[in-house]
Amino acid sequence: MAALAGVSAGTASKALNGTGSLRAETRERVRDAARQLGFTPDARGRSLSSGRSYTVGLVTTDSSGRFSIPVMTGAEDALSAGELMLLLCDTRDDPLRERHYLTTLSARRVDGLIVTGRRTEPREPVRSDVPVVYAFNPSTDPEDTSVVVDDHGGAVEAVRHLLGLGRQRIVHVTGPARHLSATERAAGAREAAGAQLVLEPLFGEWSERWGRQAVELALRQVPDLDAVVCGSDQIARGVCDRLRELGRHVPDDVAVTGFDNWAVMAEASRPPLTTVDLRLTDLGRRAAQLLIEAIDGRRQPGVQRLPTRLVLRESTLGV
Amino acid sequence: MAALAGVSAGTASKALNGTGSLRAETRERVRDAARQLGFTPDARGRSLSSGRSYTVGLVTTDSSGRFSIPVMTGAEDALSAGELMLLLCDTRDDPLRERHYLTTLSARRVDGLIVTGRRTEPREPVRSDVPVVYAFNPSTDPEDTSVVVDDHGGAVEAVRHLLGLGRQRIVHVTGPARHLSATERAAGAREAAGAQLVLEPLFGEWSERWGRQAVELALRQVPDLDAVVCGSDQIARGVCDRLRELGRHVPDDVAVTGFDNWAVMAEASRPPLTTVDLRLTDLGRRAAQLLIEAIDGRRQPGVQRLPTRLVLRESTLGV
DNA sequence: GTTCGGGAGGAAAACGTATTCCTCCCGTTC
DNA sequence: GAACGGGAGGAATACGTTTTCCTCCCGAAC
Repeated sequence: MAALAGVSAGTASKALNGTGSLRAETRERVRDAARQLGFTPDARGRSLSSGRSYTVGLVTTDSSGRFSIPVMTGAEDALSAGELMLLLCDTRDDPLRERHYLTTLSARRVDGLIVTGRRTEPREPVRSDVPVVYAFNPSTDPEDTSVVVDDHGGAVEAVRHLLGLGRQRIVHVTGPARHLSATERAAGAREAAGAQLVLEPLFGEWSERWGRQAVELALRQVPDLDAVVCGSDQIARGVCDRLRELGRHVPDDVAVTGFDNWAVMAEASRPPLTTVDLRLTDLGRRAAQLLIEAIDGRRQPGVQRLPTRLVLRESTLGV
Repeated sequence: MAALAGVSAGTASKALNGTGSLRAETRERVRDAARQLGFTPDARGRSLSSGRSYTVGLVTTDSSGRFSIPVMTGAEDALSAGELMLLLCDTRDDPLRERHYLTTLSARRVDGLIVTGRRTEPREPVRSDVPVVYAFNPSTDPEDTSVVVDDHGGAVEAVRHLLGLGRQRIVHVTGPARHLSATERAAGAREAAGAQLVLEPLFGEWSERWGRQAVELALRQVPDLDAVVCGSDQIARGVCDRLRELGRHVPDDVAVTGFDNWAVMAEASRPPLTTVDLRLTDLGRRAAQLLIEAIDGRRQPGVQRLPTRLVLRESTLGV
């Protein structure tokens, strides 16, 4: 490349980067040659010389998970703005695969790591000599940088909305008690509803079927309940379906809220669901920003809890 | 690193790679030093020297799309077996962003590219001086390597299944006629059903709502229809719901098939859907294999059509 | 004792960039 | 006319591998 412009490699570098002191004419000549050859400076050489790879590893336990994906795209979005690229690593929740990926990423001298998963339970930190940000599932070490969803706050938000609508006999239906996200949402609901929560939270599974079953359970004990706060959109959808089948109108008789704002569920539900948006894309974006700052030497340890956002639809508002 | 073992860089390389001729004792000494230092050879140097980066770019128009994701994870899976890693690029369907990503990937000297999207319409080829494989959406240039889903064959498979069950009055409900996947599925259904297709295919949208509407439309013209072949699981789910609401039993009165085998839809439907699995993960895996072969100099031009697989569930089989 | 062979490991070049330092030349000034 | 200053661009080095070629040394053989 440098040869074509009749110039040394060092000079070519200066010309293309606008550094050093060169005549304008030389600079142009080099640029012309580069354009003509379709020359793009080799990032590997640059990386070797600069010490930075402008690459970060994305380690996920499940890259096809519903939660990991928005996080990934958010991260990709924020990183691409900074000319960084993402190396994708799907560990499939296998510690061996994870170890293997970590050494591979280290061999590639990534500038940092984003670690994410499909559950909100804190995870054991990864050993890494570059900055790490945990997204969605925090690290067990509070000195690490983590950014997570505010499950508790989201449930509070949903319940307050229902209370604001005058609902007084509220039931909470959610996923398995062994899932942290379920217990945190339940705690938030209980705290915000107080005496208005007329039944202990119903733990089950994250399915429409459970939503349908739970409605029957709940109505048996509280025939005049007027609101159901659900731990997921799928559950809420099941709840709506069964309520309709039993002749109760949503939202006039019973208001229903979902959780996750999973478009395909929340919008296809009859009626469409008022639900708690987890803002996962923002979460991924935030994780990437924190990582960039950490790479630049401005680390921010601790767990950041991203506020949720309540999306209002007909399941609480009428038509 | 080499210094610690009291050995030259070249010798260290030979020791760690098991090449050259070294005494066993020396080899061990170097390996010990490496282990002790936690030393991992720098992939950038290796890449510069070998001419290969062991990296491929994944260019997708929509990394959060329901179709792109399984393709991505399949590709990641197949590539990681070959020690290759994926650089993620989400163009958001913006040609400018795509161009930018292509030059960035070229600067990183990726060994190849996988191009994917969220629609099956052929797309304009990308300019690249490394091998490219198109997954899901083929290139318009038949000389390129593409691997796509067999929408036509999938519909044939679904219809044959229904014919095998003795159904004789079949209706096809699918997405917008401007979507190639809709027209190809419709063509397959028409071809396989012949005179058993008692109504022109109903084109609409990919939604449950359209499924519900279409059932009413169809029943008005063919009150005794006994099977509905749907262009998507969402449509099929809507179809099932409305049939039930109208008092028709699925599958005893009307058998219903979906398309896509989108687990969350197909399994949550009442009843669960017999549906055409597109095998997108296999498609991604296949794309990666073709790319690896192309990188190794064994290019296979042309469009490969991956066969679909019919998944049987209660919407055609009874309980 | 000399030569040959072969094994062990170092030296050097190559991959491509960025940066520092050096040289050379030209113009200006005294 | 000589000296100084500064601008332009080349040379060298560093980043970290891999690979080829060389050298050196030791043992064996004649």
